Amino acid sequence: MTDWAKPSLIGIGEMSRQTGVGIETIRYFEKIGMMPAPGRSEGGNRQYTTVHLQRLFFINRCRQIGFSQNEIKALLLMVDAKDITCSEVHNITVEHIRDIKKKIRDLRKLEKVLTQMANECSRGDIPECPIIETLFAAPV
Amino acid sequence: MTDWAKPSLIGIGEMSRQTGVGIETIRYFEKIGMMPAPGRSEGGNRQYTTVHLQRLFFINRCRQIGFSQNEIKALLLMVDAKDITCSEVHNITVEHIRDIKKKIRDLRKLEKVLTQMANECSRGDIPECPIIETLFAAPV
DNA sequence: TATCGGACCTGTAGTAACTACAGATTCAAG
DNA sequence: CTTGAATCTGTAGTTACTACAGGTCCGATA
Repeated sequence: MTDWAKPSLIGIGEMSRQTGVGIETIRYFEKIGMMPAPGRSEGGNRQYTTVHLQRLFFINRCRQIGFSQNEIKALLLMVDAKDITCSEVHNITVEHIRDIKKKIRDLRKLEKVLTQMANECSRGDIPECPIIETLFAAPV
Repeated sequence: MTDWAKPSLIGIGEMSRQTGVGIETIRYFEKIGMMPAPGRSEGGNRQYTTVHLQRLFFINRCRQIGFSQNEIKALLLMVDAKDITCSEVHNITVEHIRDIKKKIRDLRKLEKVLTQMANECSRGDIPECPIIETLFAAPV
């Protein structure tokens, strides 16, 4: 058998280097069924193809965008089924945007409370601390 | 022994009702050393005092404000040691504010990317989805 | 006083989304 | 053929809880 006939195979380390996803994490994605199990060498090492690489890029991109594993799985199912209806993808995305907006709102509220607390503080070496006092007070 | 001499004791259910912290969570706080172990009844049920109640309020308030367990422990150490120097508390708070600001920045960036993605989408029932295509593209 | 339902007990396992080992095996270069 | 780097499997740890399972206790009623 000649070498030039084989598709070029990619080791897990190279996958990691190219995508920036840790080796352990790649194996973890396989375990939870997000990445398909690749072929193996005679000794048992994973041998990926460019298809796997594409998928890992996709997954990683989804992660960066903050999709949860469940959301990513839903997107992958559609990709795999080649039954991508744009409106479904759109729904997932819009819902995700809503979540993010809520998180931002909550965090801003927090920031306000904390900043107020910090501003009331004299920063001195005294044992009376308005921050602690605030924390002992009733909930927001 | 007469009843009116005893301090009023609080069961774990009442603690939970008053603070809104779940019973399992209260026991968990005890396990990780955040709440001191209370006295027990003859049968072994936990009996709290108002001191415990205060502390649980404090912890819960810190949680709502988004302090991590480590941060809460640090604050409690200072409270316990009665060695509260305002500047230390101030530091913890300011650092927390910085974290929150960063989170808000990151989320806003995400929101922008996602909104752009969603806007490019026709919502149709077609198999070509610009969102999926974007996800297959290079990272941010 | 017996009983009955709800409150409470301990201890373990599960959640999300990985990360970090330990200890063995395989690969590739010299 | 040797050696060191890369990979392998499998388990445990992370954060901050939550959810059981299978018991025991408490307090009010009959």
